[in-house]
Amino acid sequence: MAENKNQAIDTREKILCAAESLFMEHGYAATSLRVITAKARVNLAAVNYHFGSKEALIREVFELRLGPLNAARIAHLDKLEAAARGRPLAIEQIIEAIIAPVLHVSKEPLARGAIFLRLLGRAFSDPADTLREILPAQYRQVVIRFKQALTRSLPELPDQELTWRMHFMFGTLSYIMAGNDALKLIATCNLEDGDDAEAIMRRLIPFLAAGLRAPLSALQTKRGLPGRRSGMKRVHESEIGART
Amino acid sequence: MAENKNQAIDTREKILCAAESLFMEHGYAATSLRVITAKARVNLAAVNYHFGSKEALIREVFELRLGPLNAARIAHLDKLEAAARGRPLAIEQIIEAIIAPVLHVSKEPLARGAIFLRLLGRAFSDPADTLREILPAQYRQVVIRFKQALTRSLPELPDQELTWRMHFMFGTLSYIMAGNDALKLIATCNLEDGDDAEAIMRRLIPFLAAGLRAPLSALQTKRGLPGRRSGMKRVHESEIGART
DNA sequence: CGATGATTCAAACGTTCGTTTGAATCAGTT
DNA sequence: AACTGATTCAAACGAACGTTTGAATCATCG
Repeated sequence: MAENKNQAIDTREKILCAAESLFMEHGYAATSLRVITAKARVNLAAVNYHFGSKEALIREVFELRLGPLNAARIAHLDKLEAAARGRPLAIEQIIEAIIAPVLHVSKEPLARGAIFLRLLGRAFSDPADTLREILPAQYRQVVIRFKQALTRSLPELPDQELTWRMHFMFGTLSYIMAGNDALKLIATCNLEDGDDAEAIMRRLIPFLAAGLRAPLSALQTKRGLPGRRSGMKRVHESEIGART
Repeated sequence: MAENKNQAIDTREKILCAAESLFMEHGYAATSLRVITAKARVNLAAVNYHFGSKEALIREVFELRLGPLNAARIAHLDKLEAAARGRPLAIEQIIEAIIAPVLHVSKEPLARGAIFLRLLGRAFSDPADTLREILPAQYRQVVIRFKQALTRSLPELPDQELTWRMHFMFGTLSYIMAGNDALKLIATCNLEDGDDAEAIMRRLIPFLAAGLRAPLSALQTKRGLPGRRSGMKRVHESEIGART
């Protein structure tokens, strides 16, 4: 029954590809089906025919690519832990299990992968309701799995502190993946040479590893609550909290 | 010449307030003037009358609030450096000069400040062209000024490396300010207690300071270029680069 | 009070949006 | 060649968009 799917699949692919780069460029809400289908060189009605709706299209874009990416992360971590035979992993190894699959994606032909990664990075700050359903579902397992690994490697770190530091880590990663042009402003100096995805990630790993390993400030070792100054020694004198 | 501006200013204020929280909630493109004016309880035409266009409205939202915020950051840093009388500042002090003004804003009445901060955090990943003009202009001086300070406190760090680490730092901060609900998924554990803006920032400072101070990997100490493995010792054995 | 200029308002403008429709086209089977 | 089901297409749908308009309303001052 109908092996003429060749064209249909082509059409689907063309739409997905065009949508990916346009969503990345202008965001979900600001990208119309008309420009998507124009860029893909297919009929306007093709999106609703093949995907059902604009929302289902963006959902498919993410699920098709994010699923394998996160699966690869977990697989990478599994392999590392099997090799370690029970010993805790180095922080750098754990971070690499998160980042290496990203680099793999970034090397897809025609910059398709790089485009998706920027889209993904931005998606974490996109307020579109659709995305706020998709992302947590796709990331839940990854977060649980990596938190286990980090807990074993940082046993002295309180659970809440680790949760926040993971939050910081994923935040940095998502922001860097978004490849924010707006903050190319930081490039007061020239960033000309080998600053491709791989070089950036190699810079990122020591940064994140050091952050995860950071000593607790005196405030955090004993009490969770801020406020009320005492004579306790602190890592640094802070203006923060002065107005409490 | 017309001192009946009382009502006009009220209307402007009401629009700005409504726009701020709606842009934060749904993004720029997905927020219509009709819902803004409905929430502000003013006439639809009031936006074009008082601001000229939707684009001018969002521009005003940012310039009115981001200008003072960044000015406070620079002023804070100036004060610290004056007190230090030529000695380099501690990394933590410099980070605090960035963060303390944010906390100040976060304490504005009726959560107005907190709403703006989330809007600001998201703006860095918003692809709207308007924002891509506004933000770099607003941040340029801050970046230059803080980079100077960090260079003095981290003299051994290559300029490019510092640029990237500042990028990471601003990325983390913007992501955390965006207060991403989507990544509340990370909260596998409960984050119930004192996790207000102040507590979060106090957790963030040691994380960022450690990241900025992180040792260079062996790869970065000598050569800027990635690729080709040599016998050099490295901070950690990496799967990244294995496919180079 | 009547004139003046700033502000509000309801209504409409033209455009663009996501989606639907029904006929035309295509590939594969009988 | 005729039929079938999948796919494409041009056209249109109603809804929502940002913006404009011109009259109504308001506060202020001569």
